[in-house]
Amino acid sequence: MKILRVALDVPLDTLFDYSAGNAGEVGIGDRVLVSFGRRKMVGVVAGIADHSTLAPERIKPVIQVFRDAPPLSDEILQLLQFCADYYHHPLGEVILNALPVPLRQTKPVAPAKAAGYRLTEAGLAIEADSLPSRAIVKRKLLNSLKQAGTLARSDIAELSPSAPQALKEFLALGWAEESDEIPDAPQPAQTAAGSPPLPTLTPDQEQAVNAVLAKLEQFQVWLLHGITGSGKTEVYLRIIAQVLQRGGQALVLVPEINLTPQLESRFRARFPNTVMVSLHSRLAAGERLRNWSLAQSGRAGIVLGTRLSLFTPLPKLMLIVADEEHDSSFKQQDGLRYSARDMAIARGKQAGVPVVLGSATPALESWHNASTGRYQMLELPARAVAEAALPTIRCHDITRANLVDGLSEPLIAALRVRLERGEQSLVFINRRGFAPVMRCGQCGWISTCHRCSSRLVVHLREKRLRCHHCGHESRMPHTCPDCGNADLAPIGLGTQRIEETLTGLFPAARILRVDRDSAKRKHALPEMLDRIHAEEVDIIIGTQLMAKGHDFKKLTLVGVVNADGALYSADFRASERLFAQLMQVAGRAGRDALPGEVLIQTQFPTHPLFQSLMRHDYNGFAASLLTERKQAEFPPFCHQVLLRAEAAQMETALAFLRKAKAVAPTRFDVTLFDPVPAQMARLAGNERAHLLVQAASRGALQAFVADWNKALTGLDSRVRWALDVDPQEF
DNA sequence: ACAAATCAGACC
DNA sequence: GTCTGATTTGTA
Repeated sequence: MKILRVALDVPLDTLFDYSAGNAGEVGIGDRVLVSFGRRKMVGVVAGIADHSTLAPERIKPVIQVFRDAPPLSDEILQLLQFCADYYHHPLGEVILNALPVPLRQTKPVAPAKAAGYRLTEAGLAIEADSLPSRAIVKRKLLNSLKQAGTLARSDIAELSPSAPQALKEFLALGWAEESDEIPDAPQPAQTAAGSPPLPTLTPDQEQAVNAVLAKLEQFQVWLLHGITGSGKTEVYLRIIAQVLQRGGQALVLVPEINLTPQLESRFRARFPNTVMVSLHSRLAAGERLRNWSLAQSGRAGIVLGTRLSLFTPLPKLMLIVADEEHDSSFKQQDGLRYSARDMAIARGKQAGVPVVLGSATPALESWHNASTGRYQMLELPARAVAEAALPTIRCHDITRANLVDGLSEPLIAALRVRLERGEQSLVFINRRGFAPVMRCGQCGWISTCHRCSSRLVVHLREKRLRCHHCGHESRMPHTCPDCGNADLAPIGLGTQRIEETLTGLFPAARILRVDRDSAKRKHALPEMLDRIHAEEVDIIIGTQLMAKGHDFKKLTLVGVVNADGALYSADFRASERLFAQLMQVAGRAGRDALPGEVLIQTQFPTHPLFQSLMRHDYNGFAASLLTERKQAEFPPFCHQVLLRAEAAQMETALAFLRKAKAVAPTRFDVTLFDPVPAQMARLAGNERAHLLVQAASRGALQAFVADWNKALTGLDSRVRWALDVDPQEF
């Protein structure tokens, strides 16, 4: 009998045996509907065997084999298997989570709608004038179809909100039919004359492009280390052009969806003949499925997406790019805690294709790998625009300075100069809200979240206190909840407060605050960016939303208001991240011909981090960090796994971890530390603790965790726990 | 004596 | 993870 080994979305590290029943042909990678317990679930056939270890009467037949989409390829299943093994996560969850939501549901998806529609003979014979004069939309639709031949569904929807309804009637009448001609096919005239000339490559860019192209058909990780404004994207574009010419597919990973629209339009402009799709979590389920299917069928030449797009089936994959590879959003922080950058490398190796990691401030791990020769380093040490020099970076000691609501005199003076010259400034502060905390001057009470070990941030305009970790909100109290005194004051700086201060200082200036609050509304962020590009803004107050990727020609000053928090943090990666962030934000200044200046307010101007930053010396800073890490035997000189535990009581979590340590297999080459409360010990009402495991050898650590994982199941049902391989946050 | 809370184990 | 049946614990 033929046994199907089915992967299901359950937290169990096993496959489930089903018989093929009368379902007909079934193969590996097919989606099947099965009954599991008393419910029905969608599974994926991960293996086929001719017998099962189970008694035959316990094996149920599959209910249905889905034929609505092609099966998952062996390649993608292998990648998912590798991922499940590496992160010690159940295979079924990994596979099912890689599918677009409609493919996880127990109903087959509707057959893919045609790319567009055209008129039939009958439809072409209809005169628009013969329609009732009130039928404006139908007339418009008829004429548009006559004119265009084939119209994409999105174009039809744009004609009028009721155009899709009119189309349905046309289809029913036999006037219109589905058409698979690519409706966005370029007009020949456009491609011949319309495309602008390619920018000339700098010698460094050319060298980078040629190096990758010379080894295009083999696995190799390239670290494209290019300073801000050095033209990394142009390097990607040139390599992708070759990939497309050879009929291949390119996967481009970016950290955040905020950055995709800009990159997307740049790619589209360069490759107007190529089907390009984006994939990220904000896409509607239907569109995500459509884009995923275009990738799976090989029709999409470019897939541009966030970390989740890493698992897209790409039959003709020829290149993977991970832009801003150091960015922490490549690491998923819940469920399957995978790093899309690391899995991209695994995928590149599996597919035998190059992987290009791009960054101005590579992750220390990547830089180390390039230094030791595992990766190939490609350096872009100069800005691509010839006249654009790197910005001057200065630190201003604020230990004894006179601050106007947190702003020093040199910064205010520098802002005034830009206003006079009609140039733009960015004031960078990585804290939204008015002030990070509210304090009672009488008894010292401070506003804390009752569900998290965090402070409630003052949002003055909304008159509310908010927890930025769990989302809890409360009204701003008029009197102290502890002592009843009315002497409450917001302490510290946030974007709203800086905005208020600057409005007071420069009443004539056009000031724009860009943070998650002001960008919450749909399309708000692109609209604000447009305004900055159109030079309708003089001073931008921005959080890290503003730090990355933007290219504003008139922006010549970046002021960093308060960056000291991360300097002496308990997290060993805090300074690496701060350096990257400051380098990124500094890179916003002086990208065109106008020289840029960066002013950092700090209490520690002599700190080595700032010294390296002022010299734009990533390599020097990375080298000194590496020396520290080597001495402390931290990553990349060791490998880590974190066992995270969460319970209602801290003691429950800690007790579980102590038990976990006790049941751990003993190995001389693996070190277990003591359980400790997490840095954010309380989050959304849960107490969190963890236990760190370290080893010099990745293989030893993997073998240890595989055994340990089994021993951990069922230790304490009150505790939610998870293994985090290569943890980034503690 | 009964119900609620907790636990262990299966789920194919 | 969800579900089930068994066992323990709580309460009148």
